[in-house]
Amino acid sequence: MPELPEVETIAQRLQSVLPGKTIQKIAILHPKSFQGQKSQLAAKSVVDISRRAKIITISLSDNTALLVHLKMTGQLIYIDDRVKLGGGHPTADWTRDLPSSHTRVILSFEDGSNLYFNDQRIFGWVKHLESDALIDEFKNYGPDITDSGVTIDYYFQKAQRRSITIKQFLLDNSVAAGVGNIYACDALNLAKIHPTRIAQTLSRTETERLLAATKTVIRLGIQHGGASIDTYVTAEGLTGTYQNVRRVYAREGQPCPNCSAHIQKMKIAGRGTYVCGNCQK
DNA sequence: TTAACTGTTGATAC
DNA sequence: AGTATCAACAGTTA
Repeated sequence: MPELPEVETIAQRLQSVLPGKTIQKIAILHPKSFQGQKSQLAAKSVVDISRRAKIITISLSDNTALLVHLKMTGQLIYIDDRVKLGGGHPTADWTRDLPSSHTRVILSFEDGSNLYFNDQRIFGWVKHLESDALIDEFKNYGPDITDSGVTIDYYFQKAQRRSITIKQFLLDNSVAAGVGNIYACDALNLAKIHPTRIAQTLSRTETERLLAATKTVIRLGIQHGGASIDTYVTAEGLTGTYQNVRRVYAREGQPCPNCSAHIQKMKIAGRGTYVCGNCQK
């Protein structure tokens, strides 16, 4: 489940390898995974890679851009076979099997390297957009949760108007973008706040604690290269390590990192939610 | 075998 | 406007 830390990890890696490369062709293996005209991409070169919310933007030399959303099961894996010939590159062995049955789009560069977009469930997408269409793409997002603009004043004011649970509020990307189910559950545990609390009932102090906790777990996720709990891998095809330090997500029955009580699983708005009923109030 | 479940986000209905 | 529900899917689990 790629959230901000997972997408950021991939974007940082791509930024270190893709700029300057020229696209040779794009192969569409599944039509629903790509929006745009594939014929318009050849000979364009990559200028820059960035991440906003959970979307990766690959800016091209003609001022257009490729946008990628991984949704739940998307992967973006970059393979440069020439490096293997030199020996010792740590690309995981299974990436040799690409394209796989889940590969939906392949972006090939003139130097022979390839970027594979894999997506088991076909919810994710790659879009080729003109520059003026980019603004529209991001209009429904609040600032990234990591942005300094997400202050306690901003966050508390937003929460005060909402009658949804605090868990749903955390997941609302129009308030602050980038938080998904894993980091929402972990942030609530770190802040010792119960996910079923109604957003507007949290005190300013509690809201401040939760906001700080959310920024902390998101930062920790980035430091660990993301959470490989389900299908997520880095752009090198490797697993992240946040799953090894996660607090409650998918740890039903195991001890709470705060108080050692058993972690419980419940449903909030149809989403699996992990909580310690002992210390989260 | 079949049904439920998994999670992101835009569309839809209220 | 804010909230709730559903659809888009394929693969895994019950």
